[in-house]
Formats: sequence, C-alpha cells, structure tokens
Amino acid sequence: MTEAAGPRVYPARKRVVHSNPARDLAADLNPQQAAAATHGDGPLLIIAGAGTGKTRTLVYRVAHLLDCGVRPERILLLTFTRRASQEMLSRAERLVGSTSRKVHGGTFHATAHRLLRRYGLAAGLAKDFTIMDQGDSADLMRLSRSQLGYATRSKRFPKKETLQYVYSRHINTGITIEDIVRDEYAQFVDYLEDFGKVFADYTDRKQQRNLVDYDDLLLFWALMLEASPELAAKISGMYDHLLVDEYQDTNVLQARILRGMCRTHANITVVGDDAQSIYSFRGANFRNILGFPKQFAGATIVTLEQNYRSTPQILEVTNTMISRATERFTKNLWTERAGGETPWLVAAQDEHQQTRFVVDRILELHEESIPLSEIAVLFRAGYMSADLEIELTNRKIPFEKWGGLKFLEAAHVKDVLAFLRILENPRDEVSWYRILLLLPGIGDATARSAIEAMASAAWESAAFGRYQPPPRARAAHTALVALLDGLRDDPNADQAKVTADIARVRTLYDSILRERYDRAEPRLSDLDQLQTIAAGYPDRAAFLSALALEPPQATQDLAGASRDDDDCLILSTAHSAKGKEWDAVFVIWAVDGWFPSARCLDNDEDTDEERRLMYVAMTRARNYLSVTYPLNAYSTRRGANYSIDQLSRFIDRGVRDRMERVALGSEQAVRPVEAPAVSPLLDLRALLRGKFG
DNA sequence: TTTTGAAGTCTCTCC
DNA sequence: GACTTCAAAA
Repeated sequence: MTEAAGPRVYPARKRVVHSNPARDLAADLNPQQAAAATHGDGPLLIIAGAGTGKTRTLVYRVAHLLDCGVRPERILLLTFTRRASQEMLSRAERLVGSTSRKVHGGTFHATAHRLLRRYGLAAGLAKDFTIMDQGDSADLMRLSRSQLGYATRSKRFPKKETLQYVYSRHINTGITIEDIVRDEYAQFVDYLEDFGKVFADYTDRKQQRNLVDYDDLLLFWALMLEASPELAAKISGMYDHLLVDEYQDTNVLQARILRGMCRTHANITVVGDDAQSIYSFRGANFRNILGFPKQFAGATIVTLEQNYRSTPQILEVTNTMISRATERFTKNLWTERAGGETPWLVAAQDEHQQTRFVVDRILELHEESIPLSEIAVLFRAGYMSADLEIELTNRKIPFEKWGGLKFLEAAHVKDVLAFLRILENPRDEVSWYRILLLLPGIGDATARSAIEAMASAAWESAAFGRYQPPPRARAAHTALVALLDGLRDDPNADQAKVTADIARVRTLYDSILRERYDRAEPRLSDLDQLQTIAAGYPDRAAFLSALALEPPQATQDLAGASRDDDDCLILSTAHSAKGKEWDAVFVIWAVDGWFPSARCLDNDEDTDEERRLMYVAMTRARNYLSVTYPLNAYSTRRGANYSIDQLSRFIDRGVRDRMERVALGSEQAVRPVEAPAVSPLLDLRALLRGKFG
C-alpha cells in the first residue's frame, strides 16, 4: 500500500526498451559489475562489499535478462526484507520501464505464501489457513505446554519463547533439538524428551487448527519441491531465472528451497557479502555463501570491491574495524573518491548529552542543506533511541523509526486482529483463547472448555453460541456471540469492509481496553491507525496475510509532522538499516555491553557477528559519520548493579587512530579536543560471568 | 475451582 | 513495561 520513500540514489532514467535492446552497460557499470550483469546461463555468485553497487548490478542483470528475451514473469527475485524488494523492483522499473513490474519478487516468506495459496491444496493444506507470527507461535507453544501438564511441574520448564526459539532453530538450521538444547540451554537437558513431546503436540495442533507459522512457510515450500515430483515440476517450472539478494543471510532450509527450484536449470544468481552477515539468530550461516560453488557446480564467481558510497576516511575506519574479525574470507574495499571529513568519535558524559549532541549536529547538517531524510541515527536495539525520540519530539524534528515491529506486537492490536482471525479461520485456537481471556469472568479454565466444546462440534460457526458458560461469564458470552453474529452477516461487502469490521469489533473492545489500561488514548489511536491501514486491503484474508508478512515498516512518527512531509530523520536499528545508505550517519551507544550487546559476548562467533553488525551500521555513511558513546551508562540504566561505561571493544586503538576524537565537556561544546583518555577495556565476559552466574 | 491482583523477573536483532 | 508466578478472593 505504501512505497518506501528512500533516498534517490541514482537519477531516474527512462529508456525505451524495444528500441534499445543492447543497453550500454559499459558506460554505467565497472568491468566486474558488467561481467556479473551480463553473465549468461548457469550459477553465478557475486561477492559484493558494502557500497559496491550490489543493487545496481542486480537491477542491471534483470534488465539484461529482459533484453535477452526472458519473460519478466519467469524471473524470481528473492530478497530478505520487504524494503529491499521494493527498492529493487522500483529501480528496475526506472531502468527498463513497466515490463519489470511483471518480475516476481519478494521475501522468501512472502513468496512461499503465494505458492502455498496456489498449490497448498495439492499439498494437503486447507485453503483458508492463517499465518501465525512469532508471538502467535509462542502462544500456541504455551497451549501445548500446559495441555501436556508441564505448567505445574516443580522444576522450571522452558518458557514459551524458548520453546518457540528451539523449534524454529531446529527447522531452519537442521540442527537436532538435542544439540541445540545442549549447546544453548544446558539447564534444560533434563527436559530433552519433553521438548520433543511439546513440539509433536504443537505440530498436531497447527494442523488441526489450520495454522501455519513462519517456519512452515519455508518448510512446506521445501517439502513440496522434495516430496512430490509433480508439484516440484510445477513450482520449479514457473521460473527460468532465480536471483537472490543478501545470500549471506540465508539458512540451510532456504538453500534447500533454492536447490529444489533449480531442478531443471541452474540459472541462479546470488549476491552477498560475508562481512555483512548479521542474521545468525534466524538460522543464517555466512558460511553458506562460501559453500555456494559446491552446491551449484560450475559457479562463476565475481567479486565487487570498488566502493562508490563512502569517503576514503570512512572506508579506512570501517576496513580497519572489520579486519579484526577472527574469521574473514574476502576483499578489501577501495574507492576513487577523494576528500572528505574524518569520522568523529564522540565521548559524552551521559545519555542526555549524547542526545543533545546528536540533535544539535543534525540541525547543523540540516542548516548546511542536507535534508533530514539523508540523515540516520543507528543503534543496536530499538529501545536505545527512547531518549532521543523524546528530545526530537520536544524540538519538533520529524522522524521515522525503523525496526522493532512494536505496532503489531502491541497487545491491543493483536487483540483486535484476533477477532478478525477467528472469522477468517474459526479453528484459530490461539485467537479464540486470546479473545476469551479478555472477557470478564472468563479465565484459563473457561476458555479451554469453550475451545474444547467448539472443537468437538467440528468448529462449526454456531458452536460457540451453543456453548454453556459458567454463570459469571454469561453476560460476556452473550455480548461476544452477538458481535460475531453481526460480523458474520455484515451486509457491507464494499471496499471499506475490513475497516467496518474493525469498527464493529471496537464497539465491544474499546471499553475492555479502557478498563485494562490507565492511559488508553495512545492505544485507541493505534486502533484508529489500524483501521486506516485496513482501508487499503480488499478483504479480510488479504489484510491478515499482509500484516503477518509485510508489517507496516515504521511506527508512526511521533513528532506529529504532517503525513505528506516526507523529509524526516530516520532512526533505525542496525539490522533494519542494512542495504540503505545516507549522507550522514550517527551510530549511538557504542558502549561495550550495549553495542556489542552483553549477551553476545559468550563466544567468538557471536562477537564476530556483533562486529559485522557494527560494520554494517558504519558503512551506511556516505560523507559524514559520527560514533558516540556515553560514559557512565549505568547511571541511566534502571536497577543495573554493574557499570558498563567503556567504549565498544570494536573501536580499538587502530580504529580510534583513524577518527577525530571529540570529548563533550560539561558546557556541552561541540569541538574536537585532545584525545580523551580511554581506559583499557574491561574483561566484560569475566565480569558478567560473576554477576549472572 | 476459577479468577484476579500483586510481587517478581528479565528486557535484541526480523520474516 | 511486559510477562510469569504465586497467593488471596469469589
């Protein structure tokens, strides 16, 4: 419904396709890029460093394929995030015109979803299945857990998120449950068998309730390709060329899918950079990209090393930092760009001073006519921008925050969606349970018995109306039955149907919400927003699926700027910033224990991934880069009994020496001064071991 | 037996 | 601040 308003990196250019079949690639691309773009058939691996024109190359490759007569709808372009997919397709459109609109593209999950809607019936999947997000999966896990009686065990049983994580990791990586538990949850080894039982029940439950989780989307895709020759032929036969972006972030399951899609041809192009692999928590393994030539024999390898994005000073800093990684396979980036400012390393006294520095500096840059949309502030985790958001709001600077799917994860939004979901899929146990618990007089036991009653009535839609609730739940039951009946024969079958449904749900829900929360207003306005979003979808099913797979990418800009004013500052997690670039980038909270996150310091692999994440953050900058670290971070952290106030270990001496050091005094002057004394890095690992056992 | 309120625990990244 | 656990109230 919306198009990501990104910086226009390359000028729009229109070309008439048919009159100019032989694009002048040499003029637009360097020799390596051109080699990749014009590669013929067969597997191709492009190792592309940060800012080396990876997207550009991929877009030109699409153009090249179209020029060669490949039909656009027979090209599948797989990307990692929805933002990347949109960016790629709109750039392709600018290059080759509207033909490229027919190219199939999207995330692995969204593509799997499309295929399952189309071929799911043949694979034994009921047509109206509901997609569960991660939170829903965990909720279902909890139902399985308590159904099996684990909730009342004396010794602590893994919580639902842990169960969900272990399960998901097993599906995505193929590592056995036993190994995962032993390696990562040694305290639960006694429950090894129980993990299996819960997962078996969870799997059954999903099937009976017609629910599909994120992992299933990929798994079913792989299984359709591997277990049924007819389906495999149909599905893999849909495409002649596959292009995969961010290949370093794919996992074993996705590699299986790609192999299955290449049964009859090997026209697969993958692009990636092992130095930017930051999704191992999702089962990705950057070694996958190095294994590509083994999986696809005869692969051509092209390496892109010329950086077009950053100043030499920025490049020198980032190259130095990534060179410290213990495992490293490729390339050193270079640039022809000249001139530029040395990146700043800024020590602030505390969080608030860091905030003021960033805001002041942003305003200065803005004065120098850099648009706000060309400036980004990056951080390790979503909550780290809280203070900055308050300050920006106070100073009326419009901003947009990326990352953190807060909106859809908010309890009240999920509540309202649950009503829509049971209408769409009456068997959706997770949503029923959620709704029932909202009602006064209904708790765990009553909810269970109601669900039980509906299950034995084969989930027939009137079953809930016939259920006899205990006396104290009677009023709530009647109200809910009336609401659901009203929603079912809603005569309003026009465009605004979903919005109207939500409005109807809110006649019941708003009062519940007001009672549950002290400050209901912001939550009510979230629901208003949900109604607005819903207006963009033709029907309930499309709305629900889209929300699961393509959540709104930014939480509402809190500064309250008008919607059409799109010049606003970007705040983003480092993860969500991948693939983007800005004129000026601020990396905040470069404090050991924060970035890198303290929980990722237990082993070298995780620490290396954190380093790559820092690398991703810093390489987003074109001309201006500033890294800030507040001292005395502990003083702003509630309840923490330890002090982490050291500069991030990734900014070591060699990196520091390539930066301009700035110390903010108490008078908050913004000026370069003598290098501040940076005390030696702590052995944080030993420190934390002592504190947390 | 079931619900509800209070105290206690941990707080990342994303499809 | 959100979720879990535990004990008191209905």
